[in-house]
Amino acid sequence: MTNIQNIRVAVDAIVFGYQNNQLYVLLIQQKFGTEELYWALPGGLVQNDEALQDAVKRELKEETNVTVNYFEQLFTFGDDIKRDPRNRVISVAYFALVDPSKLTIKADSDADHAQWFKIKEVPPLAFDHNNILKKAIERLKAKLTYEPVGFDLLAKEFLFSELENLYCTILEKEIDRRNFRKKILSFEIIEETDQYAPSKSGRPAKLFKFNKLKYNKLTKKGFHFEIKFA
Amino acid sequence: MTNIQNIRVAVDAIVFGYQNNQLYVLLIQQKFGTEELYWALPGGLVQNDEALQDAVKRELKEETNVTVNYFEQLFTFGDDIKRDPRNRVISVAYFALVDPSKLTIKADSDADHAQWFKIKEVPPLAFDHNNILKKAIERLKAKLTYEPVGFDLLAKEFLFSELENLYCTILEKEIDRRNFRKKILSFEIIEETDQYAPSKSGRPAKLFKFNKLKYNKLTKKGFHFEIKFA
DNA sequence: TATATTTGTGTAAATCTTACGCATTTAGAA
DNA sequence: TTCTAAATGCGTAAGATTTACACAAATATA
Repeated sequence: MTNIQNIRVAVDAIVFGYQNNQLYVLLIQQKFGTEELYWALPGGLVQNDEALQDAVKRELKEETNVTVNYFEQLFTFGDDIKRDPRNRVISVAYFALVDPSKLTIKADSDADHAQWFKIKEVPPLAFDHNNILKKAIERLKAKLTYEPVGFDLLAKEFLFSELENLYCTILEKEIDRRNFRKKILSFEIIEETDQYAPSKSGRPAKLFKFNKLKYNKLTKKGFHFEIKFA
Repeated sequence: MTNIQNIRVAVDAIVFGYQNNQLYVLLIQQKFGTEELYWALPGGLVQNDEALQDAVKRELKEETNVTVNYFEQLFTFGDDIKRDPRNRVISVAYFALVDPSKLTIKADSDADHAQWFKIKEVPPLAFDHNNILKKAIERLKAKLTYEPVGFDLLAKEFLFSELENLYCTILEKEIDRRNFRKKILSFEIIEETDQYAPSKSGRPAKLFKFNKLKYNKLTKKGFHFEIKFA
């Protein structure tokens, strides 16, 4: 009855990026078993005196040289006892959104094996990582509609069309450009800058930026961000 | 560097019930340390060959003699290294909703120490369990607004006024009775029965029941349950 | 028989969403 | 230089939803 527990605790990171109308996820190449090479989510075992949050940040930094401030806990995968065929391992998955400046990986001893993949071109991953990724995408889609997380995936200053395309691409839906703009502007959480973006063709577009402070204030007053689509 | 990992994995159950316009949570009395007695959430260590889901169900059954079919994963608590002062323990918390028939605890050797508490009268709990409970309540509130989970807390056949009071009580908001009824009925996921409830005073009320099958069908077609309040 | 109490239904005004049209500003082709 | 294509920015009318209320119906009890 008083069997000693022998379960390992791991963390995995799903880090999303966005560029050129494409959603990306950060993967690492991992040796699994003797010879087979698999792509996998960054992650690893938690240390005894380490908060789960800190463990993800550390592993991500070690394996990809990418630093992320905010991770949100996604889900803990531990129902499948053989999800890692070597040992019983449960994994607490975290996801993060990074802006385009982080999409080029800085050279590093370990980071050589890290790479950004277009979400539609993700190969079969190690363990149950395809499954974890799927859940993360679902969460991202949901969050886009009820929290202003799209801005986390864009540069500080962005075009309205970029924001609009981000929603279209990730949610895989058509959006009426004019109604979308009106809706977002009505929230009064983004501001015009006096900058214009260099345009390849067509009328030059204003750059906007997200006012997080104002968003937080409004939220305290009961404001709720929400974008719905037909 | 290759330190052996020494982290225990536990599960905790937050089980909610509802009766007489009151939200209840199921707690157990737990010996902690040498003499102090604390109330705590049901739960315990996961076995080596046991799915997390199965672990919660088992612990709940063992400690309270309550059986629950569906648990939803709430959150994994593992950032505070000293949340259990004896060992490093991370806990995967699950929550469940039960109907009023389960609110009377069946006598059992271990279940003697189990008890339903009104949510407003929960004492200081062991470990970080007050914190876990807080998070569970937040989730319940959120879910009430975007999924038809209220019905899980009511008997199979219920009065409209019961449903309405459930929303008022748990969300701590006022609702316009007539608009609420209209809104819920417009979803076409609940049905009149030909039963009437015994009334103490006033016009007798029809009993309704939730048509889960129809809800599932509608959901597949893109229907989305949602109740908002001014 | 009158009163208190709770249920059941309706409707008008206000707000929000949806579906569009069109002028504006630029780059590049003719 | 002028014309065209491409993208931005703004507006408006019709439709749908939400909100705020009022009143009739059915019962138990005094």
